[in-house]
Amino acid sequence: MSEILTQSIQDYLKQIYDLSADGTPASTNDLAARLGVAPASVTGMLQRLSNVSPALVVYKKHQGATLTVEGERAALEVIRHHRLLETWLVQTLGYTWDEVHEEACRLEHVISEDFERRIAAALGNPVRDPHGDLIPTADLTMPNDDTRPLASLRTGEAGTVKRVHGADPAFLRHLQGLGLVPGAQVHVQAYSEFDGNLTLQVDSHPACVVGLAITKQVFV
Amino acid sequence: MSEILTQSIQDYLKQIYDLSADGTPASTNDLAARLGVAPASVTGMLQRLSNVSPALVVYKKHQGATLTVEGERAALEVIRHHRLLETWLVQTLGYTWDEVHEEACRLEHVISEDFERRIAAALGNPVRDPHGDLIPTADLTMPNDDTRPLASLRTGEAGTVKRVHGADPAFLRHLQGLGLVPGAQVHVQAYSEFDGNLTLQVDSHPACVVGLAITKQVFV
DNA sequence: AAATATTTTTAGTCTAAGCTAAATTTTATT
DNA sequence: AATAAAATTTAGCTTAGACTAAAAATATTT
Repeated sequence: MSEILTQSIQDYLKQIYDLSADGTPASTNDLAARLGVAPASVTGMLQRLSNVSPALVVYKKHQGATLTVEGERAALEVIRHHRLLETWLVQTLGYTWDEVHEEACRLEHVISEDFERRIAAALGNPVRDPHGDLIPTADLTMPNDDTRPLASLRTGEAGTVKRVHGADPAFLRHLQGLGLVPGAQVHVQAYSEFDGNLTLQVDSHPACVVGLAITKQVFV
Repeated sequence: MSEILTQSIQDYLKQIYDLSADGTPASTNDLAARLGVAPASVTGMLQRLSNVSPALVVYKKHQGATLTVEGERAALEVIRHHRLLETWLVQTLGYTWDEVHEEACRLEHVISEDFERRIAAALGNPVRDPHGDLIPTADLTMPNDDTRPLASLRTGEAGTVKRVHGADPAFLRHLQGLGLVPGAQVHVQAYSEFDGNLTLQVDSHPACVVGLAITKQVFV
């Protein structure tokens, strides 16, 4: 009852990693929504994953799930695959950053460690993927991120876009239209204290006013 | 009950295609051996595949299976994926021809049509993969092969190696040692009528004597 | 042509992973 | 604190795809 990490299990672990990143356990409902399955299915899987040996998740009834050390390693492995693949699809096959997610989601489960090493080497062991997300290292540790949300900047402050959160292609294309992509230089020209809107000068683009829905997803 | 071609089904179709290429239906036992499953499992799957609509295989009890037009299309799609992937792994990631098979076997089921188009274009729409096998075209027809086995050549005849049959890495490395790889120029210096051995001059390699086990698998 | 061997199929089980509907527990609201 | 709402779990069912053991069909040998 060990070592066979099905595609489905890998997906659960990846989402639990993500949802519990803030320290709070991942809830059944949130997992169900992310995975596109019924809540009852999640309960069943969490019970299984906490009973295999070694356990992959820590689960107590009605209290959600977190990952064990083994579970986290497995999650980081998949995440490393995913982010390396995204980087590589963009760099070698001309995918755009809004197109890569789906493809990487399918490939991440089937590539060999050899394949992983080859693309990592070919890309020069990149630190971030096309969205700016940090790529877990080969020994499966997640580098720590010292970025902060654009929403936390105030008038006069500036920064370089490091990371954009979210996988929705339409959202990503919108950001691209504003120039808000990793690497962009951003100057805050005004802050509206009531709605939290920021007026931004992004590189040499025309100035734009963006709301919290965007500034909370962009990190500098 | 249509259109969901699982990985397992794709594997069955691929093997049926291969085993029935000579015109005779693929037998239950041969399929079981190729797929690494029990014969009873094959029977079950053949029944299913012949009952879905549209049917993917033609199956009569005790008489093996052949593909329907739909089944063949599906098989060619997977085979195209496989062979494009092999070509591409060799050309862009430095895999050697004896290493690519396994990786391609896993990737072939998950790549999108978009991915297929991109690598085909990046490779310049190749006609053969690294083993010389023909790659089905984008409209899913298999080009016809005008090669013949090296075993059919006689003293004084010559040819260019076009294709090598077989996926066993050790076998492929052996052939590579002899220079018998796609593109090699071969001259038959002698034919032994009793054992079928050929004495070959391969490019500028030292002459070698090879048996039928090899000359039947190499095509010129 | 009968006997044996091989191949294939049937019948019945198992596991992973999902589902729905109903029951329960926790959280939020009066 | 009682009730309503939301979240979660249980129970029982379904499907794909495997398995084994036994039965049946086909092929081979004497």
